[in-house]
Formats: sequence, structure tokens, C-alpha cells
Amino acid sequence: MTKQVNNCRICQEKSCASKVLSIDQLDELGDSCRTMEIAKGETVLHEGSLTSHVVYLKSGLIKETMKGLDNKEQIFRIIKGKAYLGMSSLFGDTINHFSYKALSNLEVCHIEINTFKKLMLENAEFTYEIMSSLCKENLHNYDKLLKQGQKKIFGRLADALLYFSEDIFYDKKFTLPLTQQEIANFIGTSRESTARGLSNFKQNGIISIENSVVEILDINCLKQVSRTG
Amino acid sequence: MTKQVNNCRICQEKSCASKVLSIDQLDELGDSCRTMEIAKGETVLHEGSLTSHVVYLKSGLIKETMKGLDNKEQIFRIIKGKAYLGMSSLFGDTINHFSYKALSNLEVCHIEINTFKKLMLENAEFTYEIMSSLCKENLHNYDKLLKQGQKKIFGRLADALLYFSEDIFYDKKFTLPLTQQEIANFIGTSRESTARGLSNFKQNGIISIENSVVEILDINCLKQVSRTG
DNA sequence: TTTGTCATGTGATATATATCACACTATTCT
DNA sequence: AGAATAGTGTGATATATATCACATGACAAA
Repeated sequence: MTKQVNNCRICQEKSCASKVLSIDQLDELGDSCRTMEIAKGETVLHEGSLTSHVVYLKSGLIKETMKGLDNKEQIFRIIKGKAYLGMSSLFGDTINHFSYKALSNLEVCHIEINTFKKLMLENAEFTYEIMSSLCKENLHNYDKLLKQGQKKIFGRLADALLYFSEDIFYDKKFTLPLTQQEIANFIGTSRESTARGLSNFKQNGIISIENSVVEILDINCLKQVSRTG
Repeated sequence: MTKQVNNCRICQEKSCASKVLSIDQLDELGDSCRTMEIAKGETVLHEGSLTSHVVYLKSGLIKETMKGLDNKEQIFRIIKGKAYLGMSSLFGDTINHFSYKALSNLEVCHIEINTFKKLMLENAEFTYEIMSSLCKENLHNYDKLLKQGQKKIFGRLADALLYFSEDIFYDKKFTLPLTQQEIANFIGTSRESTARGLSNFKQNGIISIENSVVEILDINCLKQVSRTG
């Protein structure tokens, strides 16, 4: 875990929001911002901790989780580079409601919360961008709530595969970012049902799967399964 | 449905956000704002319609819904007075993702979207308040997603009753705002299972229920059921 | 290589819940 | 008041899915 001072002016992984900041504001951001590398498997933010700073994910893959009954892990989202973490907790409460765990090696920035809030009060456009991404996150959750409640397992599993392919990797072929147990925790089912579902899709020629590399062979059929529930 | 020009200065049902506006800004808001009454059963905003204005609920009760598979209605929240409707759709997309239907007679304000956005760019504190409420809404959805996935029906039904009592009516005795079919659509189950659950709670002395008036008799037990799942 | 640990595949069984069916009760309408 | 409609209560059955059990496969450490 190495730290270094940040020059946000020349950052290649700027967020949509920080693109609307002035040079001076970017420097201000840089002064209260530290970049660090985090290894796969480590936890970036712990559920229940106080919200002391804003965390920005420059690059890498993270799972957003929460503990439920009997400490069962619920996975809400996969988050990829160029995203702020835990904004809902930050502005809606004083403690972090989620844990963020590294699914790959990461580059993250820690930003002092006061600087961040100051920028928000100074630059309405900046705030507007943050808000817009919060709204998209919110809509995504509503959508998931709908699917979770109304679809059966094969439909939800199809949704998860489409999510990986279309929202995360932009490719019909990808390495599963989660284990089968984690996919189960993501779509709200058991590990065994996930395994059976994947086997079924494979047998029907909808996907190929070799170790953890998946390729979607018949996307129309997969979408059909997603629709049918 | 009667309309009238609005004087936001003297409005008794101001939102938390509009309390931070200046006198001039309140007048500006009032100029582009129309108050109207809406009868129980009517729809305030239709899913799929373009986001053309902001709707503010001054008083009354609303259900926030979305259509799922086979047009099955999913109910996400009950919304009571002093709340903006559909903000996530407004800032996260160009169409309304939800319908809002009146569960009682309502008083609502329609606000021109451009005025609203102008106020947001002018007054960062105003924006901050809006954002804060969006974050709380978001956290609520995460919470619901967790419960939905991990709890069984009796647990979810207990949650719904606690939600009505503690978040909506602030009373252990209340008239159910939804029919049993709607409660089922709210907690993701069937009408029959909802009926059985309520009967069960009644038999065990956890609640009393007369027509649609519920009283929570043993709140600890109800919370226990909620926890156990 | 061997050993251990973790992840996966798949059958058999148990269980929660949906669905079907129908009687009964409120509420609204004329 | 009577009829029509919407909402509710509850048994019997079907079904999806969890759970248990165990075998097999992948991968890391010694």
C-alpha cells in the first residue's frame, strides 16, 4: 500500500464531476487527496465505520456489500473505475452502510470530506454531476428491486450475466468477477442453484464456460430467459 | 382538480430544501409553481412519461409503483407530505421510471423544471438538501433490497407493518394504507400469503385487526419476527 | 509431488410459498 | 334496500428452490 501526493490537473482517471472543476479547484482537490494502491482481496471501506473521507476508485473492480441475517453477505453492485464510493452513506447518514472489497488490484484516492463538501458548495455544476450519478445508482437499485422480487432464479442469473457483459466488461466473453457463491449472494439464491443454472445455460448452448471464463453464445436466448423470469 | 397561483413565502408545507431559499428565490419558485388538489385514486405521474416538471407533494399519501413482468404492479414506497416526487428519474434519466398514485386526497405543486434547476445552480445549500434526501431514499432502497432477498414472508410482512407504524403514521394504531393485494405487491408475495400472515399475527396476539384498522399489540414480538426472518 | 484448501457439479430430500378453488364479508352503486 | 363489485379468509395441491450430502476439480503452499 503506497501513498503519494496527487496532481489532479493531469489525472487521467478524472471523474465526470471533477471535469467541471476549475484549475484552482482541481489543485485544491489535489492538496487534500492521496492516491494509494490496494491489493486484490483487501477491504477499502468497512460497513459500520464513520464516514471520514470520500473514496474515489481510479481503476480496478470492487464489490459493494452489506451484511444481512446471520452475517450473510449481500452483494449489491460491481463497481469499476472512475466512481466515488459510498456517497449515499456520506450524505444520507454519518456511518458507512456498505463494505467495499477489492476484486482486483486497485488505485484509489482518499479525499478529505471537508474539501469535498467545500467544492460542492462552491461549484454547483460539480454537485449536479455527483447528484446525477447518485440518481442513476438509485434507478439501478429500483430496477434490481423489481427484478429480485418478480423473477425466478434462471431469470435473475441471466440478468447477472448480462450485467457483467453489458455494464462491466463490454464484451460477450469475460472472466467471472465473482465466485459462484458470490453470484448467489448477488442474485439472492443458493450456491447450488447458481451452479445448476450455469450448467443448464451451458447445456442449452446459451453460454460456454471454461473454468471461470464465460462467453455468451446466444444473447437473444439469454435475454429471453431474462424476460420470461 | 383546482389550480391556483402559489405564494411560497407563506407556504406552511415547505420542503426542508426550500427553507434555505432566499425571499427572492422563494418568489421565483412561486411564480413557476401551481398548486392543485388531486382526488384519491388518481395518478399524479405516469411511468414512461417525459420528465417535464418537478412535482412536490404538500399533503396526502401516495404509492410509488412500477410495472414488472406481466404488468404486475410493484410498490416501492409510501410517500407522505413534504416530499418531491421522482427526483431520481428527473436527474438520472429523461423519462419517469415510476407512477405515483394517490392513496388519499392530495395537495401537490407542479414546478417548472428549468426554474428548479436554476435554483439548484444558484443555491448550493438547496441542492445539498435535495441530495441528502435522495441519499436517504437510496439507503432505504438498499435496505429493502437486503430484506427482500434474505427474509421470508412473515419477516417481510412484519417489516411492512413496522414501516407503516414507525415511518408513516407514527402510531401503533393505524388504518392500513394498502389493500392486502397491494401489501403483497409491496413485500413481493401473493395476496393469500399476506392474508395468512396477518391471520397468524392476529392469532398470536401480535396485532389486532378490525376491518383495515391495525393495532400493534406486541411490538417486541413483531420486531423479533422481523429479525428472525 | 504431495497435501490441503477452496471452488464446483449434481443427486435426493425437505420446505416455503405460489396457485387454485371457493366461501364469506365489506363497500359501493342504483 | 338490493344488487353488484371489490376485498378477504382458508383448505388442498403443485412447484420452485433451499438444504444436505458427497464427489470431483482447481490451485496454492510446503
